Amino acid sequence: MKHVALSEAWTGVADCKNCTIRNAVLFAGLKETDFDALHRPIDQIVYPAGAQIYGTGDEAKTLFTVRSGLVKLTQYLPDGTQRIVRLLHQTDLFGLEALIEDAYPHTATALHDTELCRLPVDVVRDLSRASSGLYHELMARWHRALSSADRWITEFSTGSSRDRVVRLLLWLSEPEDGGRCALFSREDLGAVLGLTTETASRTMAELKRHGFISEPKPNQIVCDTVRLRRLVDG
Amino acid sequence: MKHVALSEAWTGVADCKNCTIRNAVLFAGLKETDFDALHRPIDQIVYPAGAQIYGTGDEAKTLFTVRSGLVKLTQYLPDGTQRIVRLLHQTDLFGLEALIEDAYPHTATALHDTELCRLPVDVVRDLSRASSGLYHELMARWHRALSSADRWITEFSTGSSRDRVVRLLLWLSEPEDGGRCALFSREDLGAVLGLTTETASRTMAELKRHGFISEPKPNQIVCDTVRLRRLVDG
DNA sequence: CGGGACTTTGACTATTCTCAAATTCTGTGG
DNA sequence: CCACAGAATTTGAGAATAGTCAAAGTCCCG
Repeated sequence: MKHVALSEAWTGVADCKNCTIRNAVLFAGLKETDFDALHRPIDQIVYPAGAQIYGTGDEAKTLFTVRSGLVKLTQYLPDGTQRIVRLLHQTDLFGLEALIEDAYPHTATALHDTELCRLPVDVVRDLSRASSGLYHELMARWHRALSSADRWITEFSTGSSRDRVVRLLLWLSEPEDGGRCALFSREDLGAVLGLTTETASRTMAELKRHGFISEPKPNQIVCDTVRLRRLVDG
Repeated sequence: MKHVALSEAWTGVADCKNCTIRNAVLFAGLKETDFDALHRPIDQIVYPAGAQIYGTGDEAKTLFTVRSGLVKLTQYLPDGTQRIVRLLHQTDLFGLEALIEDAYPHTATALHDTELCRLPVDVVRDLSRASSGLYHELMARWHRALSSADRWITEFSTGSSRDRVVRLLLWLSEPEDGGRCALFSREDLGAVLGLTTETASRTMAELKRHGFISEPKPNQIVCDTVRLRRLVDG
């Protein structure tokens, strides 16, 4: 993987009240008055594809919400093998570990150009003392994170390479663009699915040959979702 | 798998104040007065090995704490393939989904004879309104559950069958009994690791042949943890 | 003692990995 | 706009690994 400088671009203090994805994000349940109590700023920030957002062991003082783009969380085995353990996209919250622990347990990296909101963890703690609706929302986030972990195991770590790739493509296409989805490198594709880069590449080639998918531009995939689903639902 | 009748044995109302594992369980942070506010009963209950605790889609009204034994959470793919997505043992809390959802997303089954405490979910909700220490404890549970999901993916779903088996054996031996651990069926071993029963069996045989483990009684494993660790840490 | 459920083993097949070499893509500087 | 270098992807061939199907062998209980 080509090295990308750790770079970020601050794009201003977030205007949460008028956030376009607000009804899906963490503060969805907050009343106007609660917002006014937010004296600490929530930043918006942009990471280019490939940039590291935080590393394993970094001090955890911030929660992140994905406004756009795609983020991977990576974990390492002692022998250096790395495995992507989660993918986050729009409205997903990550770094929740900051609520509990001092250091992040993952390395977080932008896979596509990515816009994030940064919430200082103590802002959330302050709010929590007052608003118990936020607690419920937070709990729901934990729950969602855990559900995707389960799905990750059953769908992306089980079965043949073909089934795994197909399930991932279907998952990436879920946001409904008529089967269109933006993929990332074959290397990351392999790391998501526990396969080698070569197997990931071969499997994609095979799917193309049979007309299940096409790739008009590199990493722009168009899926025949109906036929793909038949492949794995059987 | 031999069919085990859905059976359970109620063993009385739990005496939480004097619980032997209390300092590790959910209510660790609660004050005496909070306990007195618990008017709804917390049951203790025993499940024999093989018994189902709840099934996918069952109405979720109860949280469970494991007092002893071992529990598996299973999830199914559309084609009927099943995958164990988590193992729970002493002090682990499961069924937290009940706080958020109406139905359980997993099937929970006892792998060994298992003692559980049942907490009605509304008891927890009532307490939460009063005590925000409980919220923190709950959050910590979510966090722990998610960390084990991550570990599951990196350690139990990655690498060769031998590495996966070894990592699981080391994990089971962690409670420190000089490398002793109680295993479950080869079928479940395979389902934990995403391997077939035969591969699980062959891998165990291989480890025995090389003297890394021995099995004095069926499913009672003694591990040479030092040498096993060398196998996977390299 | 017998039968059912698990486990082990064997032989064969299929899949995936490894290592290596070609090919394509991308961004930069001339 | 083109040439080129570095990176990523694709493809190939052979080796290693895991899966499949079938047949013993064990264990456990009644």
